[in-house]
Amino acid sequence: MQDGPRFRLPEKEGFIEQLSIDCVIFGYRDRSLHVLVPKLNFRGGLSTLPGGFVRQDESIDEAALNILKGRTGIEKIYLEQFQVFGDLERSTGPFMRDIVRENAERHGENAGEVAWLTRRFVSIGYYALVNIAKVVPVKSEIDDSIDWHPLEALPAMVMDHNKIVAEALKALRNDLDRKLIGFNLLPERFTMQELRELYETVYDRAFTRSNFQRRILDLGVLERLEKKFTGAANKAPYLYRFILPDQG
Amino acid sequence: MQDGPRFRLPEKEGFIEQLSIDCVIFGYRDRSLHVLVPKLNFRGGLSTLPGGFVRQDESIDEAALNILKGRTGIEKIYLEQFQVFGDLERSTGPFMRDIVRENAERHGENAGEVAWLTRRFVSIGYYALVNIAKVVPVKSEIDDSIDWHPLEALPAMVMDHNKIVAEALKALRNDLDRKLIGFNLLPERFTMQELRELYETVYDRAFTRSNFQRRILDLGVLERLEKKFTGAANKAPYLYRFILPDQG
DNA sequence: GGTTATTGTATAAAAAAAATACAATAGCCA
DNA sequence: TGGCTATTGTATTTTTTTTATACAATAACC
Repeated sequence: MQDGPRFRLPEKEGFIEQLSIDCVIFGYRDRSLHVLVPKLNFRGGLSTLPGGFVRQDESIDEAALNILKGRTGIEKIYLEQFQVFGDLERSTGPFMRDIVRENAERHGENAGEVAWLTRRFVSIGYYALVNIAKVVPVKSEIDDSIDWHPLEALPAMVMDHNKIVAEALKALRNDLDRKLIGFNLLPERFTMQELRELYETVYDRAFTRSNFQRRILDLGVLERLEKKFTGAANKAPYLYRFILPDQG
Repeated sequence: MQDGPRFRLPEKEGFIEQLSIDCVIFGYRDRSLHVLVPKLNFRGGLSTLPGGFVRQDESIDEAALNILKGRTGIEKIYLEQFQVFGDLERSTGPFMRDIVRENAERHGENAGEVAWLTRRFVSIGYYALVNIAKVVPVKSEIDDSIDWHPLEALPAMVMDHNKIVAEALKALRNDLDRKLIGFNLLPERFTMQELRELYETVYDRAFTRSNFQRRILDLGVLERLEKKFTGAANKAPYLYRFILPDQG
């Protein structure tokens, strides 16, 4: 039998019981989408979405940001709430029961205090889209590792986490230009080609270059800046940036 | 000082704590939208959305249906989950505290058992659209009355319930033809004019008759039945019904 | 059987989207 | 320096979709 978890489970004081948050962090680089998946330090590793619990003194949006920061090191990004997962069977499997039992063996003193984790949980899903090159995930003390996995080759995750990712992707595609999710993602100044490649990756289809440019510019949310030096033997592309809406 | 509540508050055993569900039931009749609002039996009446709590042995979708049935008598309809409301301040006002205090004065014996209700709650919003003529709301024992209120003239409700209605309306408009929310609403067999009047009411705008008919028929979800006898001195309209998707 | 109001559908006009064409240009190289 | 090439930005053409308008069908009345 392998080691039990080397981390301490949280005690219930200060948290809302039976309510959790799971974050689907889509990472973009080189025309492909990845999902950030920590591996719990437990029995050689269990893949889970970065999730956690809601403190009594924070809103659910704040909780999502705090959970994300604590579990991945990522902060100051826009997270979008997309769906609640509340089936009965979703969290009644052996997953948390085993963790709690082995945690109790190792850290006997707080055994009774962590039994709350074996109960049924309702989980609120949040997603974000970030630039892999701009973000450095840092594993938390409860995880062994944290890695980007290609969307098409995700590991089997605990409970219904693979389903949560599938629903998050639907929501992302639904929201991409309506909610300007790209804000998190691109460098402050980017070319039209970089933006188009992002769209093509998220929707997994091609967009005609000329029409894409017109459609995006017609949204009226981009400001044209100076030209970008590429060194290539051809016309230099302009840089653009998002015009942030007035804070009125 | 008026009477305290004449009902017994639920004790926490069997429920998920700090998690609630609120239902926005849109009612349609005579080209206008209403919202079903029960009035709590408390201090002469407090308007609230029909809401309640999630039992340990039911999914959140089942909970929404059970809450709706218990609070309004309405059953067997399609409820759509649309958003979670989890701001810190949303449920920290005097609303529940007052109810619990006066409940304790009246029914002293279970006073300690209902303190859970004064805590901060996170609430999952569900909405539905029903035909006022086909549904008979029945007030529950915790309410004094239950009434349809025109969408444009809703009473001030407790906590953030007016905001929840506003968000539900956005979701309804977003989903109406994508999710065929009309299923709950229309009689089994209906005319194209009845369907169009519904759309015009929900979106609060006119649709050109001929174009509406083509657009809806092109969706491929309606089956044409026999003509309807109207008695009017003009061409009789066909009846249509929704083709239910295969249950495979 | 003519009249009237309304329905179902066809056609025309307008708008939007997609495909294509073409001019501008940054650096290379003769 | 001036042609060459690859890529960008935009204009134009083509197609599709949406909207507006026209018109034939018809149920009950007189």
